[in-house]
Amino acid sequence: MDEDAERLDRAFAALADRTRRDLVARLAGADATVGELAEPYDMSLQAVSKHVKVLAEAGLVTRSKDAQRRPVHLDAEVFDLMAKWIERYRGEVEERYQRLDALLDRMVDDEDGTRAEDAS
Amino acid sequence: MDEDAERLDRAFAALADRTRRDLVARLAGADATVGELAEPYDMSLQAVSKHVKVLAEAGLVTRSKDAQRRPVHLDAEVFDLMAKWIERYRGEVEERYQRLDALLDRMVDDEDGTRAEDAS
DNA sequence: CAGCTTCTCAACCACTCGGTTGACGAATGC
DNA sequence: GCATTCGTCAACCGAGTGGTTGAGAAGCTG
Repeated sequence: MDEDAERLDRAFAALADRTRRDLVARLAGADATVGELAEPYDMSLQAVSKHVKVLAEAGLVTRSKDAQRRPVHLDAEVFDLMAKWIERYRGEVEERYQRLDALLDRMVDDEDGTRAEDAS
Repeated sequence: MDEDAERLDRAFAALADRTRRDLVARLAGADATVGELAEPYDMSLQAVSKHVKVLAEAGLVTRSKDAQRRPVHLDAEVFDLMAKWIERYRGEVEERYQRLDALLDRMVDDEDGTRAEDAS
């Protein structure tokens, strides 16, 4: 469970960068080489290579064999982990809202509609 | 759409830190003050205050009025944004897997079961 | 008012990050 | 073998981050 924390550290950090999110978006359509990925950006090839490395270390992406051409391939597993983490707390918060709404409804019922003045 | 990118930048960056994810997890259960939040950590109050500030600037959390006691409250909206982003690409990747599987199935059918050697 | 509590701001430090440039490594084509 | 192409590694730089300490602001309470 603690290694999940490390994976989440790396995954969230990896996606905190716009260029890397864009790489992910493009890789969702098709695998690509580093050179292909780098082409549209106003940035050195080395910089893109580093971004891909970050994505790979975060487990968001896998690469083919050590070779000249090594296409980058998107991997869904860590996305699952992140999605579950987010969904969990999103769900809890929404539950709390609903409980709060219910509570407020009950309060309004009890008070029968008085004190509608101090809502900021 | 571009400001969404900034919101995602901040939101993913905010959740890339374990302490802040823990704060979110605790706030999902109940609102709390900075002091309450800081108590379990081996860290100064100021450090926790900074973490809360990061969460607030990411829109993950809202705070009550400028005052002495200002409880911190989890906000679900940006979670939605992140969840949607992740789900989108996760979904595309899974689709591609399925298409790839289908393609491989067809190839196997065509070749009638030869060449099962070079799977790495 | 004084005093206490709660929290934030400011300055500082070590470290990380995103980018650069330059040099190198490994497969392909001749 | 040699040149070319694709990619990574290494060193560096400016900006940002996560932590610290010290001081101060804002609200309660006596």
